[in-house]
Amino acid sequence: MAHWLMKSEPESYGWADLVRDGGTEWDGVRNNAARLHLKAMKPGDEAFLYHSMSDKAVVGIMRVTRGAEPDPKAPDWVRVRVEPVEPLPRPVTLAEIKAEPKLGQMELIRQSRLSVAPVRDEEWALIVEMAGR
DNA sequence: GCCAACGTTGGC
DNA sequence: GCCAACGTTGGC
Repeated sequence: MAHWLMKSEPESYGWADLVRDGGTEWDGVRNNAARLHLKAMKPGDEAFLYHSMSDKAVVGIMRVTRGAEPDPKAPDWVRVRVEPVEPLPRPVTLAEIKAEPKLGQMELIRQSRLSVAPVRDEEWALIVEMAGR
């Protein structure tokens, strides 16, 4: 099972919206590298939800419940379905991630504008631990 | 095919 | 509000 990180501005669509909806179609990605990551997602994969801009923190864990399919509104692009699993007991901020040397290789750091990024297993485990779970 | 100009994302 | 990092567009 692979792990991912997906960004959203909380004012636009945040963890609370995801929980309210019980899941969502993750569409609107218009970046080729991010599209490749979406295409690589499989049902059962888990993804962090990262609140960009105002929050700058990983706030929760989502599960991919359907792999990539063409976006009906933009067939050249794809969407996946994600559903909330659980919020992190404590958000892990970008500042904390940057301060942890073991997380320096994360795509989140290396390419800050990438909205859908892979997360290595050991990075996933460490962030979950930092969240106090 | 190159590259300048421009637009967007997102951290600071 | 500013700017760095990227991506895209369009003139040549």
